Amino acid sequence: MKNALTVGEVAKRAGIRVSTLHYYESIGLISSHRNTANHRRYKQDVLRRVSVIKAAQKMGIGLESIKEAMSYLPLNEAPSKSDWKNLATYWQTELDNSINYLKNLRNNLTGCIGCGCLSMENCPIYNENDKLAESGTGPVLLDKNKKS
Amino acid sequence: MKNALTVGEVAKRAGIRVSTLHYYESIGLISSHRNTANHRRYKQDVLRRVSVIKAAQKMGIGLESIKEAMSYLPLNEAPSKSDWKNLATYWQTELDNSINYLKNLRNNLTGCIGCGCLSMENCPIYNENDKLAESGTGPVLLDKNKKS
DNA sequence: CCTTTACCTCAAGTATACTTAAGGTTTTAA
DNA sequence: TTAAAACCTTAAGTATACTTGAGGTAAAGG
Repeated sequence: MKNALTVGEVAKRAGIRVSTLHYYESIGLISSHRNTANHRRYKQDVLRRVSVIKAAQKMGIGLESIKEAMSYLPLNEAPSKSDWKNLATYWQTELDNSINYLKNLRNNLTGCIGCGCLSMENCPIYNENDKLAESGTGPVLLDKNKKS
Repeated sequence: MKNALTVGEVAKRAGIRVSTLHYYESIGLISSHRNTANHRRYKQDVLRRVSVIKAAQKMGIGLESIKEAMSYLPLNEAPSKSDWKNLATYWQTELDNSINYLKNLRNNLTGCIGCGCLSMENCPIYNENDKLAESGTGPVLLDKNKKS
């Protein structure tokens, strides 16, 4: 238990807000213990957990799914190297799928949006039951609330 | 104005709900005119507009950004083939960026999550100011509220 | 010692993208 | 003609991922 981290330290080092740590704890994504003053104390591995959460979010994985995936990690002791590796491998597959989905979308985008086809049957992007969706990962989000 | 579509027809053919069409109209993403009974009537090109909105959403583009991009299309007359093509080309660039971002993430994921590095400085996914983010598109979302 | 900073809890607020509900009119089909 | 189906409006509700505010305790520095 040496070098336990305070909530402020974790927030600063992980680049997130204290309130986010509270929130993650409230939904069971991370854990902490308390000192005599009822202040949260974190073990070092919380930093890695938060990083992994952030990386997964960048892949578009929701907190619920992240929680599920991370439930295979030990919640109260530091996960081993291979625990993390399994997680990475699991998500890598999802990433591959997503990349392929986006590639298909890209390859069809110009042809499809710009084409003359007005028929719902022929145009792959014309409705939600399109072929891409069937072969892909489902809706793929790239972010953007960017004003650009 | 022949073959004007009702809101129900558009919803069915585009694979979305009537309420979604109301909503899109309320935020200025699509437009309609009214018949004598105050019912909405749509021109054929609304189908294409909706399809494009859906495709853009699959790329993760938010409605605000979609609206901005589509603001260069004529709102009350059918856009020309080249109008659509410009839009496609514009988003294709974003797609390329996103794909590259995901590829980087994938290539670093296993090495990074599974690695022994615990230093915030060396690990590219360790905090939000990572290198990928700088070269990429920002947070990239792939969906998922999937229960898997 | 005292003030500033950090921490605590719990409730409510924010943004996005819609959906649902309530209460009412119009169209369509039997 | 009459009942079901479709349409209308406005307001409120849903889900996700957090943030902000209110009201109060604890710890650290000068």
